[in-house]
Amino acid sequence: MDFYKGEPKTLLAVDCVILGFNGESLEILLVKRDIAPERNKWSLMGGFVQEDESPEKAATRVLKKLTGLENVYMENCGIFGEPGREKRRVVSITYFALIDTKQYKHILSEEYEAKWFPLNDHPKLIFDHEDMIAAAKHTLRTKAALYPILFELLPEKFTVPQIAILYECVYDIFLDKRNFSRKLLSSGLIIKLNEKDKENSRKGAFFYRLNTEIYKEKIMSFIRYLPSWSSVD
Amino acid sequence: MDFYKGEPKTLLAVDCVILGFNGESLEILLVKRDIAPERNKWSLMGGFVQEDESPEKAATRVLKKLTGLENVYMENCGIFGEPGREKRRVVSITYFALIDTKQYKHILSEEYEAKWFPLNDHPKLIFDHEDMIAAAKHTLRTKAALYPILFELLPEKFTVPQIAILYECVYDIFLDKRNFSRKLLSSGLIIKLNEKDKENSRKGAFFYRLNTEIYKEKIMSFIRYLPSWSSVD
DNA sequence: GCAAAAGTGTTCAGAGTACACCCATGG
DNA sequence: CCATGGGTGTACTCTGAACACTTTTGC
Repeated sequence: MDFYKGEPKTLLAVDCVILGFNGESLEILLVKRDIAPERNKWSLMGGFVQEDESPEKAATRVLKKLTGLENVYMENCGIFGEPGREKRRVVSITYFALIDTKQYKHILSEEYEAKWFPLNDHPKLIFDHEDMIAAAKHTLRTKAALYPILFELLPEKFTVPQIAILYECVYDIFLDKRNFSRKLLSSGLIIKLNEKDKENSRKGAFFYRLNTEIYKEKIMSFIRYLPSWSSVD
Repeated sequence: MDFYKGEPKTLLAVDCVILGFNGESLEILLVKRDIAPERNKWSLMGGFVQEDESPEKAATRVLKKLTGLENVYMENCGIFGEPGREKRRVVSITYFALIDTKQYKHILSEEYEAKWFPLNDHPKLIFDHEDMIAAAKHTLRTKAALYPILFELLPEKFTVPQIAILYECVYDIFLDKRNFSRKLLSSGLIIKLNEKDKENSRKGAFFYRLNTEIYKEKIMSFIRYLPSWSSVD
């Protein structure tokens, strides 16, 4: 009855690429390691998968421990298991999490030394954590091209110019806000509120909220099925 | 120096969803298990990650052991690690592989009892292997919507009608072959040969081969960056 | 009033779609 | 010579991109 005897067992870790959006640019949440090796250096938040949990659950637990947040959008974006990648044999499963920075700031657990950094200008990280971030960026871009997941980075009430800036950050492109606005509205994905955001402009932009019905529909199914090879950039 | 002492270690496995295309429909390669538990039942080909290899390398090794093939397109499509998913605690990393059935048939290792089944009509599988197949299908669809990876399923010489049928299978749709053909040709992705496939029609369709330059370019970079929410199906 | 950002209207090119029609071939 | 599938031509629709222009507000 002792199946698979003799097969090697491995330390299994999870690491979280925690991304936020401050209205202007993307940010990443890093922690100062409190254990050896590489103690006191900046790294992604991570932890080990326990006997009684799946890797996904481990990632959720780790994220909650750091931020206090639950029900956060999270997705696997890579597996790092080259034999020599840490001082000791560890296979790490990497997840990226999308969180609304505003919601986060008040809940942060004081147990860790954690800090937001600009995604494009953060301290050197330990091991292969830079590669993990690269993987997260890549997966985020791919996924967000097919599903409207970037809304996970925004507060409940948001404006169209905010989303446009977010897309500009993620894809490093320039968008015509006027056309973007029309396109987004015509999708039915967002609902206009009777309130304006007066903080970021004189005229003020209307707040919107997600149409969760349509959001769920679209987050589960493809936007387009077929490739357009001819329209390559 | 003995870092991470006390953290639990886990059995780490890989399972391969091996997909092929026979010209009419998608097929999956299954094996009859030769070890307990669930001996003699059909399952995905799998194996355990060894001390000196990454999960990816383990999957490559396992695939080669079964099919004799190397340099096969392979990609992670899920992680299955619920505590109760096998008789014993095992976290499985799942990969899907795209192979050209024709190339395979002559190389098959006789060591295993393996058989191709229609992807939509195969025997019940052990554990959560059905979920793994579902994950593979999903990842394949997502990926193939952005990158031309389906060519990995075709032989070196192929015809346009063949590709069209392949896309129809993967997405379960009907395509206008005439428009599909034009669109594909205009991409520059394939190169016409001076030879026709006379086996599948009277008139015969021209063979093409991949333009590997353009293929590599397109497989590495997005086809489209921005979503079109409005054109939802 | 003016500057600045939000948002609407309008135009135009080109991609996607539908389908008529021609081509090549084996029986 | 006709049935079959391969492939081209063509007309129409509609999206996406460009951009002039109007609206709203704070100073």
